[in-house]
Amino acid sequence: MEQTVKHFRKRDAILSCLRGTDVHPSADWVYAQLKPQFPDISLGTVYRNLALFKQQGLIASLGTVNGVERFDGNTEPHVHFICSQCDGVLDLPQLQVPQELCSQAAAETGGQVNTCCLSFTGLCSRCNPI
Amino acid sequence: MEQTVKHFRKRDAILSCLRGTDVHPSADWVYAQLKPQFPDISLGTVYRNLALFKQQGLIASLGTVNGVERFDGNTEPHVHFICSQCDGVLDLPQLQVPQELCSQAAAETGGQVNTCCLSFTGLCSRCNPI
DNA sequence: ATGTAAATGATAATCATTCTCAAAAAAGGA
DNA sequence: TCCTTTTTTGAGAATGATTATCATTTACAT
Repeated sequence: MEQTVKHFRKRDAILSCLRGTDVHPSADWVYAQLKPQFPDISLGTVYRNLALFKQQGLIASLGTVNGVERFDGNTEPHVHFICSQCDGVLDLPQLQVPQELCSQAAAETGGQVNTCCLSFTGLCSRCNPI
Repeated sequence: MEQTVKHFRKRDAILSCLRGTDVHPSADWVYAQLKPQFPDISLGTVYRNLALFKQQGLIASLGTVNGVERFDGNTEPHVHFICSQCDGVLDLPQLQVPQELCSQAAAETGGQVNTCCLSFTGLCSRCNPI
C-alpha cells in the first residue's frame, strides 16, 4: 500500500509547499517553511528540486525580484504585480495578455515564441501611502 | 570652450555606449566595450554609473537574463523578446501593451502602478532550427 | 537482506554585484 | 596658476544567491 505516496518526502513537501501558497516564494522562503517539519533539510535540496520542477514544467519562475529568483506553483500564464517596496508579488488573474499580441510577437521575431511574461511594478496597497 | 563636454569622460562614455547599441547589454559587456578606449577603467565604475543612470531615469533595466542584469538605453516603454538559447534581447517596437491593461492593473491592485514590462521568450531566428 | 541507483546534507566553489578606501580628477574660487 | 573642497575612480575585498562536490543515506527491486 501507499507505494507512490511517499517516494521522496522532502521532494514532495517542496512541491506541495509551492503549490499551497500564493506568495510566489524564493528558495529560501520554501526552506524556512519546511525547516520545522524537516529539521535536517538542506537549502541545496530546495534549490535542486526547484530547478528540477522548473525543468519538468511542474512550476514556473517569475524571474528575479531584487536579485532573488521567485517561483510560482501556478503554471497557467497570468499577469503579476510586483511591489517595489516590499518585494511582494500578487496575481492579477483578471488580466490577460491578448492572444493577438503573442501571435504578433511570433510573427515579428521570425523565431519561436514559447512563453510570455507581463508584470506591473509599483506600490501595493499596503505600501502605498494613504 | 567645451566646458560641459568632458566633465567625466568615463561616465559619459558609459552612457553613450549604452545609448549607441541595441544589444541590451550587461555591465560586463559595457566594460569590455570601453576597455580598449579606457584601458584603466574599472568594472566597479561601470556598475556605479549604471546604477546612477538607472536611478536618474536615463536608462532602464530589463531585469535579469540568466542571472545577469541587462540594461536598455531606450527608456520608452516597449516590448522585448528574449532568446533562451543565446540570451539575446530584441525589441519588438511594433507591439504595444494596451493602455486598457495598465489601467485595469492599477484598478485591481488598489495601489500604485509605475511600470509595466512585457517580454516574450523563445528561440530567436538564429537559434531556431530550420 | 542486499545491491544499485537516485537523493540528500554539509560545505566548498562560483559568480554577479556591492562596498571600502586611498588616490586621482574635477570644480570653484583667490 | 595655485590651492581647497568635493566627487569620481581603481583595486580589491566583501557580500549574497546559486551551483557543484562528494560521502552518506534513502528508496526500491531483487
